[in-house]
Amino acid sequence: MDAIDRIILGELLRDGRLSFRDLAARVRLSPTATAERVRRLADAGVISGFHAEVDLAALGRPLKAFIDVRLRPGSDHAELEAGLLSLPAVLSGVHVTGRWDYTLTVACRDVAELDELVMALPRSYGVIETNTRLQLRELHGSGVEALCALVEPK
Amino acid sequence: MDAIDRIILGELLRDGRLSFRDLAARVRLSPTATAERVRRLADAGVISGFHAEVDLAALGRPLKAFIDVRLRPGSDHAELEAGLLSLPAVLSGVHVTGRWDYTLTVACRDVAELDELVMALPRSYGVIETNTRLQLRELHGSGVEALCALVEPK
DNA sequence: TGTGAAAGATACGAATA
DNA sequence: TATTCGTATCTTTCACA
Repeated sequence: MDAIDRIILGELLRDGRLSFRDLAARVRLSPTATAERVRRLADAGVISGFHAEVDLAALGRPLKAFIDVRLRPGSDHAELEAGLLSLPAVLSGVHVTGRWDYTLTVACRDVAELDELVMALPRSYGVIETNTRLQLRELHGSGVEALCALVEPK
Repeated sequence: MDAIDRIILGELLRDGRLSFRDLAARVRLSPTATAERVRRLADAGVISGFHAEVDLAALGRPLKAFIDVRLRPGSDHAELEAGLLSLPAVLSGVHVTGRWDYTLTVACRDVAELDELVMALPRSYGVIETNTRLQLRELHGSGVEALCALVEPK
């Protein structure tokens, strides 16, 4: 992966629908050569996909929170994981080290829905303890901008 | 936002580079009407952008972790936030409720880099306490799939 | 909000260096 | 890996329902 590939990555991180023509102009290659580089980056797994970014607040789910959970020892984790992720508000879950087994990221319509979710977890999903942290604010520059800084050549 | 818009959202979440022609076929509208709907969704802020997804491991940063931090009371948080996000390994940061002020998401080359980062925080960024959780595994179905389930009509 | 048609822009494949 | 070129496909604009 050379400097040109890094520029390409940065541009596609910012605008995933950029045409090969415009992208090519940015890196001073022909559109064909540029498309070929993007194809190679995808084949190599460096680019794992292109996605629309949706605003959860605009979808009626303005309340984001992180729920740390601990599961009952000896239970079937695979099955419980699937159950947790099948909950509508649950966006993602990661298995982490430390006092808690998983951290779930959730997006709720309001605190009532979050309350319901937090209370439902111990009842039906093998969860024996939870800790909920509300997201107050996302730091400016989180996400795409940080990734761009990581991939772009100096 | 009707059912057709929800289908469009789901498709663009899965493949952000889908052509309007193919997207139109999926929702049984003309490409023109489909493009107009996407434009409206973007104008309304429901779609906030399109981005490539990069594999951090393929970029040489296979170690993901969450670092909870507490800042020195009375310090200039705005400035410290900018400092934290300017660190190369830091992908994002959120201000959260509870015992910790922020949770940083970081991607490191190896544990040595993570160690260096965790030790550097108290020295230079107004951080007075940290708690690091390694990401062992992301649950299958985190991310796009969960979002699709949220937007797609039943 | 929707359609269809036509012009201009873009992507793709083949030949080649 | 890159370029150019020809052809196929796609996007966008416009007139109109």
